[in-house]
Amino acid sequence: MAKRGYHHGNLRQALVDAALDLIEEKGPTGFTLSEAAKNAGVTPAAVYRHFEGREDLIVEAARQGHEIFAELMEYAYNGGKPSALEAFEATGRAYLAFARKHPGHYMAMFESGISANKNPELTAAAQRSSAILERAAEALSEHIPPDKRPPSSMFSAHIWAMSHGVVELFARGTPGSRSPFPPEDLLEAGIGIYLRGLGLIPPDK
Amino acid sequence: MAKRGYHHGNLRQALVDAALDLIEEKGPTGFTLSEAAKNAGVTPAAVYRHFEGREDLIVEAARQGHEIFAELMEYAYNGGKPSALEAFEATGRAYLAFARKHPGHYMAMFESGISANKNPELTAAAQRSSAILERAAEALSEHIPPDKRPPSSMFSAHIWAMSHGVVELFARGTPGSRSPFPPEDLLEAGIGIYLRGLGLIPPDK
DNA sequence: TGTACATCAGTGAACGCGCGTTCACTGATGTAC
DNA sequence: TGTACATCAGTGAACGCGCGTTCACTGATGTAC
Repeated sequence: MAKRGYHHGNLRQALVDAALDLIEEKGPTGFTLSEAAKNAGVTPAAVYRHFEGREDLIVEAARQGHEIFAELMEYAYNGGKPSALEAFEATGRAYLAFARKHPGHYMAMFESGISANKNPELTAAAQRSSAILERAAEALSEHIPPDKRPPSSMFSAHIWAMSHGVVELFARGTPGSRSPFPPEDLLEAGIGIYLRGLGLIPPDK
Repeated sequence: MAKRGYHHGNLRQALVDAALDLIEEKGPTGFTLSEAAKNAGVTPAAVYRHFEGREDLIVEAARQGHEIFAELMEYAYNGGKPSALEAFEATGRAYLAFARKHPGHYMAMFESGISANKNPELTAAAQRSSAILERAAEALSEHIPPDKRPPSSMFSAHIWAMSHGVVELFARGTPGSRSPFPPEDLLEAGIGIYLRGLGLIPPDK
């Protein structure tokens, strides 16, 4: 329940929301401060009451994305229940679900070319979300014999990379690129094969 | 040996090269027709003697990228020699090598938001390069018992996705994102684990 | 070989546009008394 | 409750800018005779 503003009533968030819609529609670079302001029913100059400028608005959109993302991942991980393996798989699914459900956020986070270390709050939010996947990987890695255990940060990097690749190449409405499979199935199968390669799933299905 | 132009001497290619440099430097959307013209030592209007406009220039850059990419993949695949497995792994490495060596092309191809099906020549070039990875996957898939063999187009999609994800997340000079491992090692390890999951590599290293 | 002509790659000026940003302002809202 | 005042979110006009694109042109190059 944010306190109502003098005229608009929480313009700050309305601008972020408008920006997210535009980013989803036109990509992070097609996004325009002026248009976001217009869509929020406000003059471009009004934006400067709440943000330093165009980039700052994108940064805030990305930051909120990381918050939501972290929450979703945390929820999917569920403290490693019912098993490290299942929790890990759930985070993979959560990744894709997030990209699907919050395309504007996703684009602001991963496709806008923001320098993540420019804004400390953004950095913190990004680290928080990636930490969850790393924790899941670490818990999982304990089920592998230590002598043949690759570093756990490598798992999370692999899963992150495959998830991101699936999103970018097959889950996006890029015109002309037809997905051979539903992205969810594709990712789930890929992660399954990968975990089998780690010896975490019995070779026989 | 292109015939020399009247004044400039193969301005068309010079413009493509300038565009590639700019795309590499500033991203596909930071790229500007006017600046590309300037860097080629020519007036912006001259561009219209060779291209329909800004987008057409990007499309040509992407098309050339797909040609190079296809050649590289073809070379790496090497007709499936010495083995289907090794040839497949080589194409994975070639993917990353291409992204590293030709970042401008890579960005034009995969990050410019071009509608691939707008230009038939671009579509053809893109299909040619992706066909090679699919062929490699198909050859590999014959080494898996048919009853537990997933569709081969799924392999190539998985490898493609992981490769792309590694490039985007860990091989790019995105400021602030530190790569935990050399991208080459990361990808090679990931593909190795994946192929082990398919039963194509013995579980014991 | 020399001359007249045709071609057409690149010029330079101009255009309309929307952008991000600034600034002095205004007037609705909240507050003190 | 009513009045005077302070606050400050949003306005509207203006700016300089570089963009993509157009157009009539020019002058170097190639070609026919």
